[in-house]
Amino acid sequence: MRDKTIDYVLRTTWLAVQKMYNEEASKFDSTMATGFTLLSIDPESGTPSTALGPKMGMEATSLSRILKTMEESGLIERKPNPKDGRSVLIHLTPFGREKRDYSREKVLTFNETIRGQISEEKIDHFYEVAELINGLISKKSIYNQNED
Amino acid sequence: MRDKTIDYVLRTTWLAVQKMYNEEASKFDSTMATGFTLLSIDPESGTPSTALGPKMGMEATSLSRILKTMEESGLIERKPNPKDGRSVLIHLTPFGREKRDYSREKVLTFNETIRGQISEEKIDHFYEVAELINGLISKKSIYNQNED
DNA sequence: AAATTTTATTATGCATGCATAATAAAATTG
DNA sequence: CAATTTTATTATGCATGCATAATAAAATTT
Repeated sequence: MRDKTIDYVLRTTWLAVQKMYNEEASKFDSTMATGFTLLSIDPESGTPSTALGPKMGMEATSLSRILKTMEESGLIERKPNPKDGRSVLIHLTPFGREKRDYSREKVLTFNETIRGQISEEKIDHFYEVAELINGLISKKSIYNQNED
Repeated sequence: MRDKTIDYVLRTTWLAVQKMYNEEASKFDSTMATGFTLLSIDPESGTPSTALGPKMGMEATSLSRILKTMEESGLIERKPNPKDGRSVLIHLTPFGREKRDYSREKVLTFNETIRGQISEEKIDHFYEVAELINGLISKKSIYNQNED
């Protein structure tokens, strides 16, 4: 793997994780994105969809379709937001609350397993590299002259 | 970002890179996957499609559709493989060769920029974490009893 | 307050991933 | 060598990402 580029490693590693999460979720007729969304909704008071995208690192337009599917399968309800007529409040149904617990366990297990098998320092460096990449991209300082 | 899970960081970082590559490619009516594929084809003698998937970390079924699109847009040709009637040899067209040069430069610049701004040790640790994740997933040792 | 701009959401189309099924050619087995 | 299995490719459907456009409600400007 050391002979592969950084982008290759990022891509294939993420795809492996995604595939694993989707395989786990499919045992319960669910998907990875559905699980992530369930985890981002406040199970008590519901969550304005405005908050959901940023929390999940997902654009509103991508989230919208996932929420539609989730509403159709009875995991969530969309209710009007009394504070903003454009916005929507997302609430878990009892069914959604059950699935949420399952998703939480899978995500915790995955992340704890990794952290349990490698030093904290290496995890820190992993985060540092990721931060560097995100920083370079958001500043558009790779292919463009700095123009901000 | 340090308060985010490892899977979150992997996902959002990869999506940022993918988006950046697609934005660059779209300036030339191309896509990231097309660029990656161009880079994996031997510009001299062509490449059997059997070799392409593993090299790119992509399944044959995903590659097939990309090759179809690339053939339609005149970047590659599919020729019969004299050594194996099932297999196909992928050749770059002159047009494909041009685009290949452009892709190579983008990928090199990206990877060199990152390596130029962080210590080799941290990059090594990034690879180690990625290897750990891939290893755990391929051994199915996260959610399953070890059965191999 | 009316006009303009911004924001939140949805719909839709395309790109790219996986799963599955179909097909044809090779490889293996009997 | 005929029958079976494996391998390479393609087609298709669904999931999830982005881009873009449409719409409605706020927020801002004038």
